[in-house]
Amino acid sequence: MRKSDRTARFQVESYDLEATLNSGQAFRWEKFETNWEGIVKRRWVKLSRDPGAIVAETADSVPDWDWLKDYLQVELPIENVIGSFPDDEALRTAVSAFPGLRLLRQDPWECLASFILSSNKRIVQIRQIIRALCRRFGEGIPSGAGSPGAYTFPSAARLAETSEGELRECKMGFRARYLREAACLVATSKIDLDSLRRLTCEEARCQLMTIPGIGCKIADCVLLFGLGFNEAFPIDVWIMKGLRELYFKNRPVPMKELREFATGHFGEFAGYAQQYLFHYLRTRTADTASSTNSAR
DNA sequence: CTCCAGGCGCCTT
DNA sequence: AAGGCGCATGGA
Repeated sequence: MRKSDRTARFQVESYDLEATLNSGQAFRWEKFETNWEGIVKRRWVKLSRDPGAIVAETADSVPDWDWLKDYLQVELPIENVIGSFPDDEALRTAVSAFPGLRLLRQDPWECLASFILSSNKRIVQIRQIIRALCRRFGEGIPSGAGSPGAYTFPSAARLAETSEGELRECKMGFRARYLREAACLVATSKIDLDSLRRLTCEEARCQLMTIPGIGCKIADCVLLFGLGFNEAFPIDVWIMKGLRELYFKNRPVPMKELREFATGHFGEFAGYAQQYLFHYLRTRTADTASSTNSAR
């Protein structure tokens, strides 16, 4: 097998691979030295940066790289996105913290299942649960030399035939029932995730929220990260506190009002704005937080 | 030990 | 309609 069939270069400007793969939108990427290893569409992938390009390497030969270009959104003109943002102090700060942060276009089912598992969990633990889930119920696939075994994300059909008890062995606790029920709905096509793309964002959100364990926030994550609705604006605890602080002088603004503000303020790429704010909020106090904790 | 985590569902007012 | 509480599990 020729190496050229297993590697590709994507020309990109302003693409922060680290921030993009490690900003809580996807949970399976792991860093080894300067490389990032993950699984996209049943393929193990190793990514690294060259000046002006992203370098990709797979375990098997690849005739066509569109699947990865789509996942990474390398052809999206990010300057149009940032240019569409309202000109306010908070967003300027957040964007300048990670100007190369991008949104990935993930598989809708993996995204849906992952964010069901995210509820009331820290990102580190979400990653652990998903790792255990894939190892146990995913399919083994070839990985690069020196890498630990790679597994696909288990299909809805596969998880639909597992018991709640088996899922709980992956330490997901009460989320097991939600995950199994969601898997059954998707596996039986009672929910057709791909067809949701053809609906309006609002219609698709309503469909998603009929799934047990999926409320407004998780639905918005699926809309944004999995289905390509760039206007979806997930409001988690970080964004909730951040919006109150940055836009409302820490007034205890009710959730409903925050949602209306976000919808009106951030524009057609509100979801990108959300990701810049989220990553900025989560990383800005990391230094002071750890130093104050360690000073205990 | 207690507290809390990329929330949600359900039960009170 | 809005607010409060329990939920599994593990790390700080």
